[in-house]
Amino acid sequence: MEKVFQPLDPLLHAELRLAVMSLLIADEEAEFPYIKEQTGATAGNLSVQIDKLSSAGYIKVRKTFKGKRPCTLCRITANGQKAFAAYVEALKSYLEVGEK
Amino acid sequence: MEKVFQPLDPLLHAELRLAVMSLLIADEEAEFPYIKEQTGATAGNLSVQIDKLSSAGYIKVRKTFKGKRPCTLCRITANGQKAFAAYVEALKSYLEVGEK
DNA sequence: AACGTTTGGTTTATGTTATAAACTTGTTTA
DNA sequence: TAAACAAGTTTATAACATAAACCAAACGTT
Repeated sequence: MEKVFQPLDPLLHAELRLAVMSLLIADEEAEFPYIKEQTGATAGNLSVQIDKLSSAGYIKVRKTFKGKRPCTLCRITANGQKAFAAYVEALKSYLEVGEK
Repeated sequence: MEKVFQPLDPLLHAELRLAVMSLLIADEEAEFPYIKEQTGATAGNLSVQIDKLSSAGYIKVRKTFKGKRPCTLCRITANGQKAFAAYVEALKSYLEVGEK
């Protein structure tokens, strides 16, 4: 049996972005500080990576307020969910030890 | 339940190197041109990535001859196998949708 | 009420990394 | 013997991840 490696979506194949998506797959929507805390990322790094996910349409960012403080909400999109599922599927071609 | 993301070994978290390791997990030893063909990588890229895996002690490279032609053999090491297993384990913290 | 501190981020700079392009060395084939 | 091919290596470039520096508003303190 031929082993075929499926290409890995470079947008998802990055530790922090993958972590963010993983959180949003589980929770659907989350606030910036929560994501920051859960991932252990710096705010700057997180901000950049969220931008990329947002530009790709994998997540949707909503700026609101919580009382008087700004509050950035991130929500995964349908496309994001699809992309994540496809990424997981593609990964399997690398991880499953191919049987004869 | 708290979600904790385990760090991903940067040496393995790279498409081509992961593919190489995946092949060697399955076959243990393989020739350079075979790996090249299976992964679809360019020779240059493959050469560089094999060097890195070799420097890390994840694989062992043996230069021999096949008739008169040079032949580069790659074999996974025990450390490489361990690292691969650990990487797969770490990945799970990103892929498994954490249950409450 | 003014001053420092904290919160919630964004922008910019830097160092790494992946990758391809160009090159080398030797072998086969016409 | 000259051209084409095989098997890689070295070098250059472009993208990327990440942290450091920065900014603005709100809060707490004196």
